[in-house]
Amino acid sequence: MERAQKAEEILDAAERLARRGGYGGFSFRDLAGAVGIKSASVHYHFPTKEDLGVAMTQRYNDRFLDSLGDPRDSRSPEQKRAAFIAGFRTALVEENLMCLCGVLGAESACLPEPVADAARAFFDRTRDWLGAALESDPDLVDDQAREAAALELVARLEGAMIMAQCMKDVSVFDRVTASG
Amino acid sequence: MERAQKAEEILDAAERLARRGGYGGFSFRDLAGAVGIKSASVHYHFPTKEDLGVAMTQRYNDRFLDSLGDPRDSRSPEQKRAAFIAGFRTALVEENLMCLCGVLGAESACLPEPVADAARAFFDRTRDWLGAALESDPDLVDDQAREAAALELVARLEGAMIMAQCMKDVSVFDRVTASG
DNA sequence: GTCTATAATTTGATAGAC
DNA sequence: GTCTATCAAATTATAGAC
Repeated sequence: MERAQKAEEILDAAERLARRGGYGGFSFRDLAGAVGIKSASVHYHFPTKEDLGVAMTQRYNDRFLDSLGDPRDSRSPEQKRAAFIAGFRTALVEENLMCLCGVLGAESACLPEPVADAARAFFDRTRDWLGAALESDPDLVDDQAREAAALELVARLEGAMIMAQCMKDVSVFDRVTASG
Repeated sequence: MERAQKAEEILDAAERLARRGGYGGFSFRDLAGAVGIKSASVHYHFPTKEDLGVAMTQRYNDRFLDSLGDPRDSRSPEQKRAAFIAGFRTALVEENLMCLCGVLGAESACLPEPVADAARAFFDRTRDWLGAALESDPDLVDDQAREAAALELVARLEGAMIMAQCMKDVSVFDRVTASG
């Protein structure tokens, strides 16, 4: 199911804006201006904002998970954990971009249900990825302990991003994640 | 400088809505309806939305910090840490309310500067409170280690709230914070 | 303090021509 | 696919009466 390239450009613009200002942080006119068309034309690609929000979030989730690689490959659990953290850190320091689903999650009570569902899927999937990645960690042989560690790491990273951006101090992210 | 009671009611309504949907999650009409006046009258109490946002956030910060008590009183560091965690948990499970500054922090890049500054002050103040509260922790005698532990706990709690709300599963908060 | 009335702008969305 | 034109609704905000 490949999407037209114009649709991808629209999602690029939407994601960039949403990762700073949330679901209400972008308008059809914003997106139209960013890709050089009129706002009415954006509706051709995505009939409603809800459609666009779902597509944007699912694409973000797929891309992020894909970038992590196979959680059961030959890397050590420390390497996988570091790769996971780096995925967030790079976006933060190089583009000043938050985790899309962290931002959406914060306002999920007021999002259209399908968009909130897509954001929830991000956390389900990242928890599962980390859970699998940590299977080879000798300190986390217990299933429940391993899932708790996975949840804890995701929560810590999401909070660290928010605080670092809000406090305008990237070192906050590093200090929070220093413990691994 | 005590505020008129009507102004307090307006801030109550704004805070409740903002803690679910962020700064864009409430309008002057919403607030007017909640307190039984017209939207134009809200401007009498708070000339602009930015004024209202700043007042709302500062009041939230003061109340939250106040509820924590003296960080250097006779309680044990474990008790203080537990009180800190409970402050977040109670709001989450009993009212389904997020931390106001967690939500604002997530969208801080798109907030009016004075509002973003007020949100930042929350993190400065909570970090300082926790830093002082943990002074009596024998495992955290080093200043830098203690501040790192404080930052880490705040980040973990903010992330835990967001994930718990988004995943519609309060137990996520408890599992993330179980490690103390 | 609160109201009515209204302004100026923005928003998501649709109809129909090309 | 993109455009023009337009809509209905919502938003923040102001002026002035009571």
